[in-house]
Amino acid sequence: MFSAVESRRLYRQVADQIRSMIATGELAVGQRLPPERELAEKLAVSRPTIREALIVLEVEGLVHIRMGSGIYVARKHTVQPAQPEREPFEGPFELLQARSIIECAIAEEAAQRATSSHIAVLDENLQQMASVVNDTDAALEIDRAFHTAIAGIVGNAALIRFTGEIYDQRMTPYFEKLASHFEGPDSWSRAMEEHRAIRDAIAANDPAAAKQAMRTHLDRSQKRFSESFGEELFGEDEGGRAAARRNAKI
Amino acid sequence: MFSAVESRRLYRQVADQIRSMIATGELAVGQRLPPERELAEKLAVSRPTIREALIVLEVEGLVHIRMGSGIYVARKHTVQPAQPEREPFEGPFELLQARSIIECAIAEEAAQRATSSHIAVLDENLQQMASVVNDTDAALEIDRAFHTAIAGIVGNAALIRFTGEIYDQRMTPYFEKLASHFEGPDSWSRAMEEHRAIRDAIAANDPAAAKQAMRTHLDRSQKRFSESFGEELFGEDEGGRAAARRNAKI
DNA sequence: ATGGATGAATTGGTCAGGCCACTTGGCCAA
DNA sequence: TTGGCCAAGTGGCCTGACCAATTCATCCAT
Repeated sequence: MFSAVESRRLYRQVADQIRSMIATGELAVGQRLPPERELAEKLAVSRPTIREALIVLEVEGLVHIRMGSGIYVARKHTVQPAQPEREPFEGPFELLQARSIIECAIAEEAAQRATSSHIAVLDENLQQMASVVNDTDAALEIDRAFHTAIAGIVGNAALIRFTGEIYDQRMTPYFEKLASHFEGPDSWSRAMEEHRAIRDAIAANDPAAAKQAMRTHLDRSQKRFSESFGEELFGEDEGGRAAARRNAKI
Repeated sequence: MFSAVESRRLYRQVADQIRSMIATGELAVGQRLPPERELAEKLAVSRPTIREALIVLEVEGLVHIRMGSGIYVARKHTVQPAQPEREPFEGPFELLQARSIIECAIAEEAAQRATSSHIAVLDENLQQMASVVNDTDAALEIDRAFHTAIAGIVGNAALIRFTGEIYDQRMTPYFEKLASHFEGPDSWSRAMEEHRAIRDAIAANDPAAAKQAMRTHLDRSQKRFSESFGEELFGEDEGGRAAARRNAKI
């Protein structure tokens, strides 16, 4: 019937096997793997198959292949399953708290460096936002642009990238559904006013005020978020729980 | 000599070539690529090389390989052109500046929340560092752990993850080579002393001092890096570095 | 002895050719 | 028309070999 399992290709199986060895720590970071020929013999497959599997792992960043030298387990600290109870899930509150800490610092820094051309970018963004408060999709884009634009004032590409990446992480399919319940013309208008306050503080080259305005903005975002459905769906503070566990661990 | 970069492997070049054909639309979405044997003939390489290149593209999600049928351009790449010239390669100085802004804010926050158990974690880390100043690989691990531990004091999983991810981004093969020239027992000892100053400020629940200590630490890291940076190897041609970049990207 | 050059062993990179399993589409028979 | 069947096309995998880069122990000159 539904044999269901598409017969996985051999090199995929080999890649999975090596991957799990790395995940469990059986192969330590920096350690050299056995030569391709030896791996082929041990796993009873041909060398081309081993090579294909290793190329998969290299593209994934798990191993580092050095010609003539060997294959080494790369430093990759994505998700360490060291935690018995898995909690790879960060709630919206936790993300907003992280954004608050990081983006406040960025706003503070931006206020010290902003020039008139930077402010012009923010003003244009505010205008755009005013025209799309009824279109949540468009508003999200512009909201994102506002936050990355502030990072852009600092003039550091890495910072811009981080800001964008953090922002994008709220967009899990899960939260997207939830967010659609509270994002509307009203909430976007209020967000825009908070954006304006941030813009003004940065334009005034007032770091402390910029930091405070950004904090207010993100705090209120969280409040808007939690008021709408946080209570009905999560009875408790999700972020706090995960946080407590983390503290004990690290 | 310092070839600086691994000479690009053939299957990588083939993958790049096909990738660019997809990017430019020369190969339309959904279109079937020529058979492996034909590609091998046209590109004047062997079929295993073609296969390896195609596996790279498959892992990247650009093509979809269907056994017995053919190789098809995946739909996914439609979202890709949003960032056509993605070369998010940021230099070590840019990354360190970003870390400075972000981690200073985290240290500030951590100083407000640290308890004795948090400090115990930092102390243990310092002890570990003292015992491995001669082992750069181990020292890197512990250095990383110190910075994520500070994020851990805040009790926010997202923050811990970001801190780790930013840290890991210096570990491209390119920087690794450069860093190996300046990381030694001496530099690790000095880093450890700076860590201790951060620990003390956090233990004293002094946010301003913690922020300052973290900034000093990262500034000096940058200084250590840049000093040996200039002396050692900077004579590489730009083309080679760009190639290394592209390689390291994945 | 010390330090640099050298060559053999190791290891990844590539090639050639072949066989097998799966997919596909058309042919043929019911 | 419908159903199964078959053969060509295609990817999956293997064997065996040679090339190129790296590594390391050895040897020679200082």
